[in-house]
Amino acid sequence: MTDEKRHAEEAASQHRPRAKRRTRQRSIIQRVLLEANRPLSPHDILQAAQATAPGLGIATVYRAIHTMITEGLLVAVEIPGEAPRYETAGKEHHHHFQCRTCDDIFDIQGCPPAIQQLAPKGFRLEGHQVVLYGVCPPYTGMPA
Amino acid sequence: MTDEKRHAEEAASQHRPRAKRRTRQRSIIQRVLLEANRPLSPHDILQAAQATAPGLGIATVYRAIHTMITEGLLVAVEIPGEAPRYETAGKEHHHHFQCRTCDDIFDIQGCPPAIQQLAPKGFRLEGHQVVLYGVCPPYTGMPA
DNA sequence: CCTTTATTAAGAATAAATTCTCATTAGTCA
DNA sequence: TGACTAATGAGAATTTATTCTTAATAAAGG
Repeated sequence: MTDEKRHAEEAASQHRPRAKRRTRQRSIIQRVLLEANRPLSPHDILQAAQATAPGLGIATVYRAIHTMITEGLLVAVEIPGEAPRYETAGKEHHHHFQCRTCDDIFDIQGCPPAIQQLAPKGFRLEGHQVVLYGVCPPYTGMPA
Repeated sequence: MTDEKRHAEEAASQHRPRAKRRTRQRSIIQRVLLEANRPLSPHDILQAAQATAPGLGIATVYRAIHTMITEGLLVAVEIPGEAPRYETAGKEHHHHFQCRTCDDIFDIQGCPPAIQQLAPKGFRLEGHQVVLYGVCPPYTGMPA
């Protein structure tokens, strides 16, 4: 694309930011989510990222989350009765496990068969979600 | 129990209310939940109950919910990303369906087999929840 | 019917999560 | 390097659900 075309497009949409910037904070937040490999709350992200970026603010975490969702890098994970967590996008279909001791959420692979059969006649089934509850390895008091 | 014993007990626990009263409002709220036969939000309950009790306030709905939960008449139903609904207690194990058109929640009977197998090794499984998403009969555009 | 006091309606207050404001900082491109 | 302006940090503000406060009402028992 030429500069002329780009400028024309930008003029068309009023006040669109000129370009996304690769900032230190956003990179750190992205790395935290990649390394966690499980859904994190905004507060979790803040905690983890502050190890590298001490002054990081919660508003920046929320802004980064929104940006990354828009860019398709992140998806929200909703757990009953909990504020949303976020995990990296692109994983294959999976469900989640919540530890009642530490409250952390873990990905679990696999999906119960015959979920389709559960929808009563007359209901159009378009999706589903399974949440397992229990205790994660560090807290079972048993060797994993 | 004699009056003396009752008075002694009441004196022991400071300021315990003398007795629960059967009020018009609470009866109506209870009937609404029984007749709905599906989980209702506090606001749903308010709406429905106001047909019979026009001046009913939301605070009374919340108080009735708490009372009924304490009495074991009601249980909370948590749906991902939603405020809790409430349904009558004592139903057998079941799951829920949320309509993406009307947002209402419906009970579905049955439970996917082999849920136990989903928990990875090292995780102690203690419970689970399945939520189906889709469209309920009135909105599928098809005869139920 | 009367007294006692639990319950109510209404609105104010709270709690928690998220978003906004704005002065300052720091990517990016020429 | 320098200008431009997107992004940040900090705290204020907002949102939504729920709880509290208070004067008035109405169950329940005598």
